[in-house]
This record gives sequence, C-alpha cells and structure tokens, in this order.
Amino acid sequence: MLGYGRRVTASTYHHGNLREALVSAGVEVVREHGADALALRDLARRVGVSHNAAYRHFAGRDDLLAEVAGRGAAELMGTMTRRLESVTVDDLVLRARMRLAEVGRSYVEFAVREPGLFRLAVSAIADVEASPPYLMLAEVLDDLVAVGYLAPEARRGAEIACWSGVHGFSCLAIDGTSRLDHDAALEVLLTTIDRSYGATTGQVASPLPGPAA
Amino acid sequence: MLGYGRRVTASTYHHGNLREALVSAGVEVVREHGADALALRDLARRVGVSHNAAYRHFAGRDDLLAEVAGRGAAELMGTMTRRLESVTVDDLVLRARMRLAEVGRSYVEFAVREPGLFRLAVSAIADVEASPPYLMLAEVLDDLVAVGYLAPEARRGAEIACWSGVHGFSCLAIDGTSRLDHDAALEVLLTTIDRSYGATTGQVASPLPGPAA
DNA sequence: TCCTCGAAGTTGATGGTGTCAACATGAGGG
DNA sequence: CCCTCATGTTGACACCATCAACTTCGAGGA
Repeated sequence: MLGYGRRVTASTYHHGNLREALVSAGVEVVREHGADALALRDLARRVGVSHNAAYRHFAGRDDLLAEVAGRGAAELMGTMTRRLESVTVDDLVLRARMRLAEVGRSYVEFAVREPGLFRLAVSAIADVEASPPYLMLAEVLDDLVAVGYLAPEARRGAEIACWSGVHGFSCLAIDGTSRLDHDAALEVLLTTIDRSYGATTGQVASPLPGPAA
Repeated sequence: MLGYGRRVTASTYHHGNLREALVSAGVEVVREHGADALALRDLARRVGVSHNAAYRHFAGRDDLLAEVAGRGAAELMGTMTRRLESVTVDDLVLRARMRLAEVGRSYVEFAVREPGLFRLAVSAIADVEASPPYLMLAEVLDDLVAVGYLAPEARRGAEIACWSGVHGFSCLAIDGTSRLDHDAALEVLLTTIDRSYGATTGQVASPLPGPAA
C-alpha cells in the first residue's frame, strides 16, 4: 500500500502527506498575503509540524515558492482555457477577434482576482517565448491570420505586443495602493489592438462586442 | 551656518547628514540588488552608523523605501523628459507620432537599465491617473489629436492603453530569469499602437521611424 | 517473526532582520 | 555658561532561513 490517505486527526510522527500540505498552505498564504509574506516556519506551524520539516521535501524557501508559482500558473491557464472555449460565434472573423479579446479579459480578471498568485506566477516565467500564455496567444493570433483579419506581414511579434498590453494593464491595476480596475479602460485597450490588426487588412473596425456579461 | 558640509572623515557623534546618506545608500542598494535586498541595518553599517539611527529620520523600513521610490520616479521622469525633447522633426504629424514612440522607448529603456529602481518606483504609484507618466502621456496624446492623427472619439482612455503596453513590455523584459529585450519586439509594439491611432482618422500607417540610433 | 536501515520529523544553534525602549552625546540658543 | 532636545547608541525581543545532529518508525529482507 502506498501509505497515503492517512487516518484523519491521527497525530502520527510521520505526517504522510507533508509536501502536498505545505504547498497548498503556501498557495493559501500567497493568495491572501502575497509571496513576500510566505515563511517556512509559519507554514510548518499551520500544518502542525515543526520548523525544518519542510527541508525534507524542499531545498529551501525558494524551492517551495517555485512549486506554489507552478500552481498559480496552472490555475491561470485553466481559467484562460475555459474562457477561450466559451466563445461560441458562427462568423469566423468575429469569432477569432472575440477569442483574442477573451484571452486578454480572462488574463486581466485573474490578475485582479488573485494578485498574489498572479505576481508570483509571472515572476517565475523562465522563457517568455516558451511560456503557456505566449503559446496560447500564438494559436489565437494564427487563427486571426487564417481568417484574414490580421495580415501575415504584421503577424511577427504580435504575441509580445498583445501580452505586453494585457500584462501591463494587469500590473497597473493591482500594483501600489490605488486600484485601476475600470472595465472601460480594458475595453479601450482591447479595441486599440483589434483596430490595429484590422487595419493591416484594410478592414474598418466594426465594434468589438463587449464582455459576455 | 547650516551645519552641512561636515569635515570629511571626522567621526563626529552626530553624522550631520544622515538622512541624505541613508537615502542615497538605499538608492544604491535598490539599484544593484532590488528593493527586497534593502535592510535598514545594512544601510546603517554602510553609512558607518549604528542600527536604529535610521529611526531618527524615518518611521521604519517602508518609509525609507518610499523615499527611495521617489528618487527612482524622479530619475525616470528626468530621462523621459530629456528624450521627449530630443525629438526634432518639422512635420507636425510625424513629430507627434515620434514623440509618442519616444515616450515608450525611454520608459522601457529605463526599466531595463534600472530594473530595481523601476519596479520600486512603479509599485509606489498611488493614483495612476495623477502620476507623472500618465500626465506626460496625456500631453503627447493631446498633441496627437491636435495634429489630426488620432481621432477625438478614440482619445478617451488612450493613456492607460499606451502605458499598459510599454509597462507590460518592461515587466516581461525584466521579470523572472530570462530577459526579453529584443529591440525588434518593442518596435512591433510601438507600431501596433501607431497603426491603430492612424486608423482612427483613416491614415494608412507610413512606417514609423525607428529609434534615433 | 524480528531486525535493521533509511526516509521523514525533531531539537538546537547561528546569524540575519525590523522594531521598541531606555540611555548617551553634544551643538546651539537662552 | 549651561540646559535642552534632536540625534545616535546600546540592548532586548520576536521573527526569519538554514545547517547539523538527533529521534522515530515503517517497510522489506533474513
């Protein structure tokens, strides 16, 4: 037997599940107070184990933080994927445009909803051009070219341009003390990008439908 | 006399200049190692004063950090202003477009050159819509409308959209481990914005001149 | 069945940090 | 000339990360 599923509330010497318990406690702390507030000793206390127990499962604080960052990134991509799939429109061009906008909206909304996890996840991105958000954008942008809305000559580097826009908006919205969350501002940003891309194929910007509401 | 200009290397009991010495030491630390690495005790050591001396001039670590953030913000605005004024082109429309691009370039370049100060300065922004970068963008965008490149209907919210783009690019470029500094990517972003604004008045995007080089 | 061996958890120490409280100094105004 | 009080100092406390040495206990072989 694999030794998991230890009996509840039994204070065994061996926790049996420490690694997972620490990570999920870590996620909770980062969610509520940010990555700076994560302390190994505090986590150990919460889980009911002594300080230093964590060192049997993680090389140190940074290692645990990296694991938490992974959870955050996974959560972000999960919600983005769901939102992408929720776009159901028949017109191919409109559908592609709305998918791009929805990627941006879901990204920003996650950042605002989970600033702690968001900041940590982003700070852990090693290779920008190999990261999940980049790859998702790449797909959506390819589609935009395929349906004839974005000109192939303007395709190169579009991932970074789009990501920069929504990422910067997210940071401005959650950084510092004042919150800029005005939905209208985000729609302006998304419209700006959409208009620019339409212009590459001479299409006048028909208004982009707003959020699903 | 104002008690300043104390004699060099004289180990007086009263430093005479502690506040300034602490702040500039703080700027140096943040510049080289980031805000997280700033420790009051370390600063005191560098300045040759005992721990706790700083508490005669600052309420605590956060207070000192705020002062350093102010210095960073001032430096950022200084370089941006100089770069803005360096745009000397006769054609009014082209000049306005280049000024917008130059705001973006100088912002990103500062972030890449001084990531520690940049991050700290941005994190200290209290009211986004009253911050110096926002106000500078507002001026440039007003100009863009005045010369007939940006349509008045598309003017609203443009500060946030532009700032989001360059800010996000900056963050992606300096965050995490891998650096994305590819100049070409920034030009793509600036072109995307420029094209979008030109489209609002039906102007086809004549290529935007690259960096002064 | 028993025994051992190593993974998992514990205790303790070291050196770092921010911050409070009480004390010491000495420069400048009365 | 001396007194005052802003400016520095010393000491203490409570945290923290991390290393080293010790303890426990579960699983697998004899």
